Amino acid sequence: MSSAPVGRPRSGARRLPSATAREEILDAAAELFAQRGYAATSTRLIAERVGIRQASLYYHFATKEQILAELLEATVRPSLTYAESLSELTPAAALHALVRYDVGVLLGARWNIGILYALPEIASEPFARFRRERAELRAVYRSLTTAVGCSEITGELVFGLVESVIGMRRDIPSLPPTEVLQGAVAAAALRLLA
Amino acid sequence: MSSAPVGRPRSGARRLPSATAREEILDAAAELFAQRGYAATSTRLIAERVGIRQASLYYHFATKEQILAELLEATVRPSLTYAESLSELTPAAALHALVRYDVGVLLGARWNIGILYALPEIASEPFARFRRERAELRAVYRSLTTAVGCSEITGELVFGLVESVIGMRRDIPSLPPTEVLQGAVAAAALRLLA
DNA sequence: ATTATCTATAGATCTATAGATAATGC
DNA sequence: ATTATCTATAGATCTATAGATAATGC
Repeated sequence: MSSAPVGRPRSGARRLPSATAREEILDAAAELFAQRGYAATSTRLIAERVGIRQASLYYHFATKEQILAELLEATVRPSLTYAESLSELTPAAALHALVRYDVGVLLGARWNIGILYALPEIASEPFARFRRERAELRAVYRSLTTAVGCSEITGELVFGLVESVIGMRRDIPSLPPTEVLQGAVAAAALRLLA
Repeated sequence: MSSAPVGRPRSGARRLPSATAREEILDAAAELFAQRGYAATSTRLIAERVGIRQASLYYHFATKEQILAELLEATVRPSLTYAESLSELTPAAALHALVRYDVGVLLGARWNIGILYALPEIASEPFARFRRERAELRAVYRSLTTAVGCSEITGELVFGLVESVIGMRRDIPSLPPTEVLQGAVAAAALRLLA
C-alpha cells in the first residue's frame, strides 16, 4: 500500500504526478509534436518536460518513432470503435452521430493531437498500422454517404469537414464551445447529403 | 544571345534545365518538404536533388527557413489576388468562383504544396507574413458567408471543405479529375449556405 | 571582373547504447 | 533482486561560413 516510488529518483519534478512515466512521456510528446513537429522536437526536450534525463526515455520506449506511433494509434482507435457501434442506426443518423463524436474527440483532447495526422513523417513504415486504421475510418464515412445515395466524393468531403476543426482549433483564437461546433459540423454534414 | 551558363559548372545534372537555380531549389524543396516535412529535410538532400553541393544553396538563400517562407507566400498569394477581383459578383457567385479557383490551385500545383500549410514549424517568426496572408484569405471566406446571412462558422467550414482536397490528394491513390473535384467542392460549399 | 559554383570545416546538435547508482521489495 | 533513473559518450548527423576555383563577360 506504499506510494513511495520505486527506482532511482528523478532529477526534476514530475509533469503529471498521478500518471505513469509512460503517460507523462506521451503527454509531453503530444504537446511538443503538435506545436513544433516531430523532427523538430528532440528527445532531450521531451525528457526535460517530463522531468527526467534524455536517456531515461529509452527505458520506456525503444525509439522516438514508437512514441509518435503510440500517440497516433491511440487517437484514431476510439472513433473507429465508436463507428462500429452504429450499425443499428440509419445511415444518416449514424453519420450525424459519428461526426459529433469525432469532432468531440478532436476538440476534447488535452492537446490538438489531430495536427499529428498531417505530419509528413507518418508516411514512413513505423506508422503503417496507424495509416491503415485511419483509412478504415475514412472508409466508414464513404460507405455511410453512399448508403444514402450520395457519391464517394461526398464522403470524403464530410471527412474533410470533420477534420477542419483541427485547423480551427489551431488558428482561431476564440473558438466557439465544443457543443456548438459539434452541432454545426454535424448539421453541415447532413446538408451535404441533401 | 549566348546560352552558355556563367559561373563554375555544377557537380551534377540540372533538375529543371530551363529554370533558374532559384526555381530549381524551390521546386526540389517543395517536393521534399511536402513528402517528409521541413525539419526532416536536410539542405544536403535538397542540394542533391538540384545537382549542386549543399553549401551552394546559400548563394541563393540566406537560410533554410527562407526557402520555406518563399514557397508558402507564393502559394497563398494567387488565391488572395483572385479573391480581390471578385467584388463585382454576388456573394454566392463569388464564393462559388473562389472555391473553384482555390481547389484548382491546390490540385494543379506540381507538388502537393498545400501540405506545407499544416507544417507545425510555420508557427515560428520567419513565417509571420505567410500566416497573415492566409488569415486574410480565411477572412474572405468568412465575410462571403456572412454576406449571404450565414454564420462565421459556416465560413470556416467552407474553408475546411476547400482544404480537404489537400488530404485527398495525399491519401487517395486514384483521385478524380481536377474539374470533377472543383465542381463537387463548389457545389458542396453552396449547399452549406442553404 | 563577375558569377555560380566548389571544397573544407567549425560548432552545434541529435539518437541511442553502456554501464553505474539510488531507491523500494522481499 | 528489481526497478527506474542517472552519467557519459559514440557516431552520425546538420546548418552555415570561409575561401578557392572554373566558367563567362567585357
